[in-house]
Amino acid sequence: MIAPLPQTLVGVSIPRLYAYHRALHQAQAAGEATITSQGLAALLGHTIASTQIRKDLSALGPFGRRGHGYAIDPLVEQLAWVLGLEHDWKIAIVGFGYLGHAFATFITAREARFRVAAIFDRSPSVIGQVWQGIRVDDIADAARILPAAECNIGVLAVPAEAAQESAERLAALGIRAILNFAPALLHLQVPKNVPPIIVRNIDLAGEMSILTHRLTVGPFEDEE
Amino acid sequence: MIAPLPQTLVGVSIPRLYAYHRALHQAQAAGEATITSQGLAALLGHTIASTQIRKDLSALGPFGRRGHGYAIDPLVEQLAWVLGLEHDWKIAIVGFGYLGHAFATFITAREARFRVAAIFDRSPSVIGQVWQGIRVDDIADAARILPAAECNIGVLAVPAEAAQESAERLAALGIRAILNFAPALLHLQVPKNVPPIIVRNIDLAGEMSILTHRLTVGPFEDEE
DNA sequence: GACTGTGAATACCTTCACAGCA
DNA sequence: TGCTGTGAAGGTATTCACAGTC
Repeated sequence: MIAPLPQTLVGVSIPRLYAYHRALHQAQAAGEATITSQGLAALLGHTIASTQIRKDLSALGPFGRRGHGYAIDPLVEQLAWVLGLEHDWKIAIVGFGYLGHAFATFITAREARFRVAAIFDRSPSVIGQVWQGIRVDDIADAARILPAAECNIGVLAVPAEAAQESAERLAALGIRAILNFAPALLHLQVPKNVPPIIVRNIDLAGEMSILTHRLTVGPFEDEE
Repeated sequence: MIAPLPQTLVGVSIPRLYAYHRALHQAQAAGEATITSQGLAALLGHTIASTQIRKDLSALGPFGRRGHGYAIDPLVEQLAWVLGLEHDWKIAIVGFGYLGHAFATFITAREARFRVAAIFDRSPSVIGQVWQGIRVDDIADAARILPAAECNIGVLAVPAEAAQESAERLAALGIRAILNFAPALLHLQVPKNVPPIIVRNIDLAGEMSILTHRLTVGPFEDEE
């Protein structure tokens, strides 16, 4: 409720805020009422410097008290608001192979705020399947079905060659955010809407290549 | 074969190199023999500036010829070597729920260089299942089974609370690289081995939070 | 005294501008 | 002329150092 618009959040790393929220939520559950930037850094295994934490938190508003630390409750509330944890979100899954199926199961089990409201595929053997009461529809019928489902977020778990087309289709039908598992050449290209469509790419094969790169050339540097 | 050690690859983004490899591989298949940094940028949908490409490629060795461009074949070969695409890699999957199962299916189908050599879980209902000829073993038996499997890479698809313990177990048994799907507080902590253990974290819920953050606070800035 | 908040310094990565070469 | 290779400039994110406040 206390959400005095964080005027500018530029330069603040959202994954870090998400980590703060998780850690603070734990501390909250453990009965803590207040925490210092040092204490939070310790909770995070000192993977983030306390200075960094203070910079990030100060950008959210005046939650700290000098000499004391941060009151956890309002901070958790503010983080939840900033991260969009307070709303419920409807997801459209596009591509219901192993990956799409696993993602749908994973995310709905993990966070109640996410609900799958539509599932699409192009394969006749998959279309018509029912998952948790939701029928898998033909992607070709998306224009008819998707608007009624009122999805906010699209998840692309389709083969690489279908990704670009699927993204454009979703964009045209009003989806405003896309989580893409398909290896686009580098990033998925989406139409320059106003407001812009938000895309996050998760490239599993690419991540594996980072590992095999490091295993091959050897980790020369010190790095944590 | 032509692999004159790229002395220092610091500052070069591996995901970018991986994108170059994919794009060049396509160009190669299309019969192209040579390409300019401009041409490569175009293949990548101009998501990367040609200057950036030249900087990256020049770090790999003297592959360019001024006035002409880059010969594709040796470049692809060098990229493949740097990215570790030329070896085969054995993977141990830890946690064989939806996610672990989907990942195993996905990565082995997508790239032949990856082979699943061991699968572990802790749930009696999963242990004993067989996937593509591989038996799911009890994680408690890892010390007996894992060394014989000679895995290079461990994939953690376990619940959050089991991630840290599993990572340490893998590390102790000689795994040198870990792909972690569990939401650690921020990053998984692994023992400071020599050589260090390489960890990549994929936080699906975190990625979704980035989307919901942006959908909530609104995408103020211009950003690409 | 303890801890936050923040300008300054630093490090890092990307883009620019152009010298070097075929 | 055409394109690579690279020092310099610019921008952004992190760390430092310390002033400000309870």
